[in-house]
Amino acid sequence: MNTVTHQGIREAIRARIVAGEWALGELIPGEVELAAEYDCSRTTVNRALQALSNEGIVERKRKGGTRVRPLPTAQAKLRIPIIREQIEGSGRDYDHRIISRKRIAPHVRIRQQLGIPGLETAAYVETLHLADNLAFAFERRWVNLATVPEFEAADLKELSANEWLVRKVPFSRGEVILTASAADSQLAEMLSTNVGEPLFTMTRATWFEQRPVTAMELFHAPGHEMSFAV
Amino acid sequence: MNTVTHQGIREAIRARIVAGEWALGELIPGEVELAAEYDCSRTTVNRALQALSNEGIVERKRKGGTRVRPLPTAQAKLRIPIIREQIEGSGRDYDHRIISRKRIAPHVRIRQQLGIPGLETAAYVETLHLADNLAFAFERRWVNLATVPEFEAADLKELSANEWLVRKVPFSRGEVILTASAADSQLAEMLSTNVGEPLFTMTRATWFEQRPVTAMELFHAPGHEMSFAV
DNA sequence: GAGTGGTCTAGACCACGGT
DNA sequence: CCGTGGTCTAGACCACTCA
Repeated sequence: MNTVTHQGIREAIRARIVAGEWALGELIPGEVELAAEYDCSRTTVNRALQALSNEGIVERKRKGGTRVRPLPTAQAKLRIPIIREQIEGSGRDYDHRIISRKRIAPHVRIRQQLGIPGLETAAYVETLHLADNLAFAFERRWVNLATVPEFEAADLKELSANEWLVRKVPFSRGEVILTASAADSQLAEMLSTNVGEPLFTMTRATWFEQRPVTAMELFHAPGHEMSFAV
Repeated sequence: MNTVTHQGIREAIRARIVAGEWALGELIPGEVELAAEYDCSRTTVNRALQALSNEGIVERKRKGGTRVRPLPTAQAKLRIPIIREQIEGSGRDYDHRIISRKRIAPHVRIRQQLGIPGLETAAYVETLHLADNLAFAFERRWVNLATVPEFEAADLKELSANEWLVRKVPFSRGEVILTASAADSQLAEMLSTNVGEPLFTMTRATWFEQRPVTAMELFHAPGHEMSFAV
């Protein structure tokens, strides 16, 4: 294999930036120059610089050249796994219980987020997710039956609503909101804690090609953390 | 310009996957075949498929071919902006107040996260961040003076500790933890709320080349949300 | 062993955007 | 205008991994 790889060049240039060879906002050499320096083709340098641009380390402009970003923004790829995988991935046993299942219209906030103007038929499911038989998170979910009518007949004992939907509508796009909320009486009971306790909360709305699919509120047990590297 | 671009092919293949042309986990045609189909070079198809692989839409293995991911994981690029930019970006005025500035050792939890074994000299700063003169977030920060001795003399009136450090150590790597915590008496006073109120909290530890730089806890005012698209 | 993805190269043309 | 990045191509070799 060639000893000069785009990854190698990318890391070499990153190291030079980190070392402070160029100041914040300063222009770095052009692709042809770097290609000569590393004795490789311009294509390879181009790939390396595009990767750094994606990471937000440098900014590139035609004719303007490539410069170190003036104020780098910390960023990370955040993965939102299926709850079962998240729990099993940490070596615990996953289980879930359907607490309630009805047909009621979503409340205003949910309708707004989903972009549903009036009252559409929606299935409502409450699920308690367990890790090693301890409460892990409580989920309130609305499913738009106009988009996914089959959901009404779905067996949620084996597959949670979450997983059922992922298999049914795998590539839906969504919006996620993270916040902290206080436990109401139902949440306190479900998560074995006290009313008012701070809960790390994730709200998600998903669409499949403009059509609302589902919205959910996921309340994690007290002390839950979400961590990632930047 | 050529009408066949790697982006175009990427979106075309994505559309075929979303449309369900291949089942979850199923093998899709090889690069040569797709190149013939789209009448372009294999290099171009390769780029398109690598992008989809990065997104987690497909999985690729040498000899094994490319297949649709069995259970796609929702993922998003999460950007953690400088607080001032975050506030100004939403059209509000940013300001900050230094509430306290001392030299005290970080508490155990912070030392563990930073990987500092004993008690190292650290500067401690409390900052209240304001948006349109309303409390936005309260920050408790430790700065390792062994790594950044200049911090002790830094003027934090113009530049917040956050921003000062970003300029001084621009490309540090870090670990971020998101959680919900209850307001203690100081937080309640600072954020004009009640003790016990749920606060969306971000903890960050950053290093520059193995050396601990800083750790901070950022408590957002009640109701704060962090949203992003998936 | 053989098929598939991973990558490099050299050359080419184009698009954007300062001068 | 013209320099810089963005992209495509055709061919080549390599590395991994399944059969």
